[in-house]
Amino acid sequence: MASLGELERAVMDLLWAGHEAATANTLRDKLAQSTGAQGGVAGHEGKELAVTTVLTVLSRLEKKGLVERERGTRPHRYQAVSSREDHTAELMHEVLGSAPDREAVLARFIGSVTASEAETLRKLLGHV
Amino acid sequence: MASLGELERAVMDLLWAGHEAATANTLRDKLAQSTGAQGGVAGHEGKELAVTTVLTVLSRLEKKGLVERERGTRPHRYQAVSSREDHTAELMHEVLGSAPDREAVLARFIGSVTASEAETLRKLLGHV
DNA sequence: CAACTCTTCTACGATTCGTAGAAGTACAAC
DNA sequence: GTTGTACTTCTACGAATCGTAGAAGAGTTG
Repeated sequence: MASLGELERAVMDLLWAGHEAATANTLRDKLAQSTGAQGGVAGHEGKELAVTTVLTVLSRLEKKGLVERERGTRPHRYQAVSSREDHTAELMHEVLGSAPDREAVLARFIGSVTASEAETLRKLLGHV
Repeated sequence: MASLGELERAVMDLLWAGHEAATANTLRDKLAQSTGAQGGVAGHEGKELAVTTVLTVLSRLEKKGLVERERGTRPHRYQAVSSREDHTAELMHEVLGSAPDREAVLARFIGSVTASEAETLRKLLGHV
């Protein structure tokens, strides 16, 4: 239902990474550091966003139900509503449910799963 | 990557439903009929779209790699590149891959699967 | 070639997202 | 309590996407 934008995604990643609730300022700093970090190219370190930008994104994420904030503390503290794993699993279910023949989809899905994932699944499904 | 709009989705549904290649005109007619059909409310039957509208959507879907057209025949005939099941399964993999810890996601995913789906999965995984 | 059909080009309004300034609000220190 | 300062909310704008479709171009048929 709600596909995230690039920045929204980045913010969620940060919130998911450090499970703690964070302030907008903290997040802005982390965003500046982690920009372009993945991979190794590592050139343009900081893209220092305005704090209001981060706040806007956080508000949108809150409206989407992905983030909740503690309004009590003065610098509001934001945290992800559910873990990345839960959220992703939920998304998978959403996708699965979008097709009429769920079982057929599962068949295709299993068909292209890695060996170790298949193993994991077997364990999870309780052998038999 | 590519989340479909409402109309785009409707068109894909039609292409997936009747596995045959269809012309823009055919699709427009089917769209008019199926509008509001799901559920049973059945009130405002036809929302007769302009053919160009359907063509635009088809072009966009083609660009997204979801649809391909036979350019040989004069009224071009359009068809889905992959079946709905394949497409959906692929999407699921995409979602799964978006998280770092795939196995953890699978665990959550399996946790909220229906009994019959679990059964299907067991069979598919070929119990060792 | 004329008439007709089909496709492509172009376009516009609505929505979403990145981005951020301006204005409002709460709290600390005096 | 008044003043600063830090934080939040409001408002806004440009780019991209999507629903929608007219105008113009191109191929087909007689």
